[in-house]
Amino acid sequence: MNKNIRIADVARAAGVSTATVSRTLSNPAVVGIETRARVMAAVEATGYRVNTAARDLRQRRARSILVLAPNLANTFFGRIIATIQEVAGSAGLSVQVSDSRAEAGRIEALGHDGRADGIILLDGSLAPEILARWRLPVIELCEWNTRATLPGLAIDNAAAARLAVDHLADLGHRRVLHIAGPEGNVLAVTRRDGFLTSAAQRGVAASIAAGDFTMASGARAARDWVSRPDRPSAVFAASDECAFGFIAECHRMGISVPDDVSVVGFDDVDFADHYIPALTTIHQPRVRLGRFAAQRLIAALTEHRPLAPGRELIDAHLVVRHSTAPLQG
Amino acid sequence: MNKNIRIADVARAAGVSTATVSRTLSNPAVVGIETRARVMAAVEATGYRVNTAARDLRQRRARSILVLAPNLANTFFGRIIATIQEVAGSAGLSVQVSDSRAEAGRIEALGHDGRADGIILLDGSLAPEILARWRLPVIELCEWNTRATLPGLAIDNAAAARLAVDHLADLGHRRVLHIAGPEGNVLAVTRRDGFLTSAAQRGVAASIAAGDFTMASGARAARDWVSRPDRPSAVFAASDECAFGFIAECHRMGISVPDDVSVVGFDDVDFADHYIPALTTIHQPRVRLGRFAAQRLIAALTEHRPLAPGRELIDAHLVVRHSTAPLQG
DNA sequence: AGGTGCGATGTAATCGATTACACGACGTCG
DNA sequence: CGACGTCGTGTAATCGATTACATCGCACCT
Repeated sequence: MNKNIRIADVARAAGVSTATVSRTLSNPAVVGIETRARVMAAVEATGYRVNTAARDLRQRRARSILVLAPNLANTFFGRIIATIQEVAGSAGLSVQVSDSRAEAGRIEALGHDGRADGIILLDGSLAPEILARWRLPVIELCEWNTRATLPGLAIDNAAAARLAVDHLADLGHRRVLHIAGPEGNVLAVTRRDGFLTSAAQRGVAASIAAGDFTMASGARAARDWVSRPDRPSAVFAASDECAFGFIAECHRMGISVPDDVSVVGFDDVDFADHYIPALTTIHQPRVRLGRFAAQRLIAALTEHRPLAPGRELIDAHLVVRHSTAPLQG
Repeated sequence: MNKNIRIADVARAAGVSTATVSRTLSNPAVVGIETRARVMAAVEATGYRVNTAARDLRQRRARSILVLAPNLANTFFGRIIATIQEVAGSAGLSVQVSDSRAEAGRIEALGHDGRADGIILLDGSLAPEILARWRLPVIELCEWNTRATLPGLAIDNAAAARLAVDHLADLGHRRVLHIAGPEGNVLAVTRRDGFLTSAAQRGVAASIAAGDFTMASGARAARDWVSRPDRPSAVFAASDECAFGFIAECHRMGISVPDDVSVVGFDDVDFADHYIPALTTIHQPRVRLGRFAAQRLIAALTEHRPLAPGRELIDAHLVVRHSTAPLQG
């Protein structure tokens, strides 16, 4: 506010030059042992803190990474962001967050204003032209635009869909409904296609209901489903929230899960284990995803080299709980 | 990366001085109309972007606010952070997030490193000495340390507890259990005290179970509760998650909510409406909380004046759903 | 003795935008 | 006609830390 202690003040207090103070703080090894002590004492006495704007300007970097997600309020991103923050924090980087939907008009600037050294992108729906114009390292996490070719990290969604289908088929279900995610969303498409392929291979009759990952869309799908003459006996929802919506609506309609219909979710959010019934779902290792992405980006930044290109898929697994059961007679 | 387009490059391209370029960008009104056009064209042609580090250094501000929460992965903070980001974004400020637990050792520096102009603090458990040393505007949101006296904003937790008690008493319940939040947490204490006071006034027999807001603690409380000889017929949980844990455990034990026991939660997280049964709970207006806090902080920053002191309480209300019912004969 | 090398420190340029101050041109008014 | 205000623009100081380069002293070697 009032007192702005500069490095020059510390230098004066310690009777050395500003260069020596700077070196003491950032590279103590090169400074004489007793000078070092004198400087540290002066730093202590003055209460000096580096001015990061000045340092950032001189060093041409921001010591900050940006996490860009389509909807910050979404439960799913919470833990990922928390993990990224943890990794970044211990590397001395700060984390800024932005909502790629709310900030749609400002997106382009985010990669150009120099406030961030790198970006972790959790939104696969951004225009590739914008991404291409960014001049900083970007890593796509969980989803990506198939037209772009940035480094990325995600789970193998097709394989995950297969796990769900196999589980339901093993339980004896012959007709399975998939409540899909929004058209155009890469995750939604990959899961749906994985579902259709696996269902065909297992000889399971597959049908698709429109959805958008939300509970509301799950509830809607339930109302449609219930009025079908040939109701599938099992449902694979593209997200846990969607599954919750479906189950809640079934409950309201007096239909029992898993007695009357089996339901598999996707994500394994924290609530899944405590829902009623506890939800059988695909577990996404969100901590690993967040950690890997952050580490990969930060390593590139600190080693001052570009991100290694290439997309990496990691395995998800199925967590069997109580929302699925063998097909009734 | 390679090309660093500086304001000087734009100036050269437009045949004016750097001062004129700067003025055109930040205060167009003072620049001649045709000069302005020439500069804008040059900006366009060169693809110039301001270097925020340089601007921040010169203007002694960061155009950024920091949101500090005890657990970024917590569902409850998601929407608040999203709202803050939205408000800040449209004011041209960026939002950085940090976890006050994971970053415990670095907290003090966050208020001193000049990366943020102000802080929104969602953690009431920080040492007041640290807060006192920060030299930037801080607003406490949702909870605060009673020993500190920073500007703050929260719902009236005691009044909210009264709403819950009144509701249960009106339904005929004479014995109510409160599953409290962690000792030492201001929210937990205020809610518990509010509960005890209201219960006494309504002539309701009150008892308290230990908890810590988590689903696990709710489940634990359910197991304790079930073995009591004089089971209370209603439960008021200090958080929705805790209520979910309680209900899920009841379900596992074959006890029905609300037939055998009524449950009221606290927060009204997104899932509350879709739980089975849909949860009767205290609605916290998270969007309003986030928006008000952000607006109050940002107004102070842009008008270049200190935050008005004082704590503000806003009303929460009760949302009656299906987890509560009249006491059975 | 003189040269070489190394370790410790200082001097000053640099990062890039903002802005106080100065200046010139032009119009208005007494 | 000269004083004065206004408008538009340029010059250069400034924000504060980092760091390339220069300097100095001392030890060690031939």
